[in-house]
Amino acid sequence: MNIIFEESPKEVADSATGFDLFQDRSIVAIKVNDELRDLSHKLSDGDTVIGVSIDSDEGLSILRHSAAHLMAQAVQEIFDPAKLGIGPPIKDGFYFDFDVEEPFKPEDLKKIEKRMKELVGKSQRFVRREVSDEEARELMKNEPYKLELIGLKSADVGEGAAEVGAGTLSVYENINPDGTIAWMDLCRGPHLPNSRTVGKSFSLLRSAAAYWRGNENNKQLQRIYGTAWPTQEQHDAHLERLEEAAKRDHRKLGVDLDLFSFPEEIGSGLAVFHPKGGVIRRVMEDYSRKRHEEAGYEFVYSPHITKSNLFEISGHLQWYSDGMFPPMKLDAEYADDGTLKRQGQDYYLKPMNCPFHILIFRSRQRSYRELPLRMFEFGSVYRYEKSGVLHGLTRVRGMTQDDAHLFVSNEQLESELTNVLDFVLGLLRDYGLNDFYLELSTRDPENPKFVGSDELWERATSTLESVASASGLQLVPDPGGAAFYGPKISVQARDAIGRTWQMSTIQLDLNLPERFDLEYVGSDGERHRPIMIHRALFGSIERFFGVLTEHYAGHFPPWLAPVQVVGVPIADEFGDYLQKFADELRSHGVRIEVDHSDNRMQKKIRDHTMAKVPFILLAGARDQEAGTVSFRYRDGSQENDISLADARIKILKAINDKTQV
RNA sequence: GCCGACCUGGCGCAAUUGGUAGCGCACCGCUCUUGUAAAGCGGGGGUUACGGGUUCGAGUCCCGUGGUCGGCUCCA
Repeated sequence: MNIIFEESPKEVADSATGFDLFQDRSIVAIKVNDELRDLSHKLSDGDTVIGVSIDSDEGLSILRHSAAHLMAQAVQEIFDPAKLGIGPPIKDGFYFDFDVEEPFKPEDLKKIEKRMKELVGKSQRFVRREVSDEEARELMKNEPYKLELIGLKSADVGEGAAEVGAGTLSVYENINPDGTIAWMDLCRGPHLPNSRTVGKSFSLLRSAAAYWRGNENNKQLQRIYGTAWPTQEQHDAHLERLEEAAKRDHRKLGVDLDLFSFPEEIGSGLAVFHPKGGVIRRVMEDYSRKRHEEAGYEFVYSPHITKSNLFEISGHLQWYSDGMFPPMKLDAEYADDGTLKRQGQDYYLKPMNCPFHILIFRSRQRSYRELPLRMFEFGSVYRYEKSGVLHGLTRVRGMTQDDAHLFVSNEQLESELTNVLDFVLGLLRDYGLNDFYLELSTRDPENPKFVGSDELWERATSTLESVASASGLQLVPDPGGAAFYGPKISVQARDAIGRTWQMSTIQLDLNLPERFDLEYVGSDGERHRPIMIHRALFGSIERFFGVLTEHYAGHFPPWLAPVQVVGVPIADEFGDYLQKFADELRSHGVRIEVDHSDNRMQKKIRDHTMAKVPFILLAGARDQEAGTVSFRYRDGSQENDISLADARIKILKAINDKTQV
């Protein structure tokens, strides 16, 4: 018969499979007419076939999926009974969920990993068998979770849809060289041909509970996460990346560099910034203020608490009361007989700033001449985040948003959105983030939670989309991800080690202008409803602080660094020389110190390098005579014999230009 | 919120089968200082997260509370 093989016609035997096409062992599966298949898949006349290399994204997923199977086999051999949940490949690895009597312990993972490596050596073939629903039920009769999936087929199994596909069901059997079946699982496939192909470049990382089918009303299963790679080098490199990420962890750097802490006495998710962190934060905020002022924003201020009525009007109490701190009940008075003498008031900590800004807008009649009206505030908000989700500075209960609300007319919407996006990206770049993509969150037309008319959503969404496309950045759709009150664009930034963080959001609000009955008078003398844009740039200062800390691994560029320069005299007697220079720089606003301690010079260099000070300036006799200093940087490099005048320029320029050193 | 693990001086770690807390760094003092990542000596500092319980005796065992970590769910 004839097939199209790697884009060229080829004649093959009638019974040919993928195995007949490839000698190359790195080809681990095939794509037949654009569908992934096992190498053992029997080809048909006219098929278009290409090989899937283990290095490709699809090949890696297959490797990881097979590794997950191997793990499940090992777990079921060691732990009886262990019922199978789902076991898909994920980024860099895989997981598998099990219903076991006891949660896994770290030693258990070692045992399982050891058994997996033995299974690799057993050279079991992974063989696909298509089965009817009845057969599948019979084969999986002891696997209650699998039986549930058989009933569901591909309907919403979530990311674990690897078990069941759209068509017929299939099982994969792990078959020993002697032909006996060692293990089997309900699975859509495809898989590697053989356990040997999985290799030994994998490891199990951690175990944790996970709700069955991702629903918190369901039972929690025990999930084991692992990572798997084609080669040991790639595997080791991945573990090194994890270590690198751990070194950058802002929670660790926050302690090491004395930036902030979360005193237990205050409460979970409530941070205090220490003087060194305070400098960074103040500089971040000052620069943001300056840029907002230049961009035509007006600064407003609002209190941290409010009577409940405001959040009733805004709808926050209706939609988000679970996420709000409970109310303070004030002012109620009771008579001796217990009857109410005076009606009390509930006051709430604010979870959002928008209702306050709206009240400012509504405080008087507004004219079209005032639009676009841009209100900006570093507004502190409090959200009752569930205890399990708190995470350093990136998920807290008290935070300060760099929040702005823009009130615009219909005609101004597109141009203002374009301005905002430009503004946001420009500012993020100034803080050192350069690699962005956009996400467009739209509504799910089936879901009734979204308020507002179809036309309004339609227009808002298409406006956001055209603005996003015009930016030239990659645009990723996020269907159903919109807030109930409007669609949004979010800016995702990649940091220095390639992780992505959701930064800014630009969100249209079709709800609040209605609820607060906002109006302005147009040039036609008629009343019109403004459109409202919510916009946070950092998201929250705390979170952005955390992200920048990790992005820079604590090596803040000079303009942000808490201490920008430290002078280290070669010996005591040169302290005055450096101090004089330091005093001069300080008068230019440079955060500079001279280390007059009685440590030896080498020790001082070590201390300030570890404190990640951008510039260390050394001076000894030679320098004092010549009027020079020498620079030492955080990476250990040095520049000697720099004249004081040049040194001054160099330092001031790095600070003013916001460059990294 | 759920599941699991963890909590020892500021930080990182020790403490045999339960026998009444040690080390390094940091800090303080003294001595010493000459060219690019740790000078020497001495000193102070912990009711072992908190509250109960078991025991002759608890950092070690049990229960509760708080907090942290890893996930899940959530994230206006």
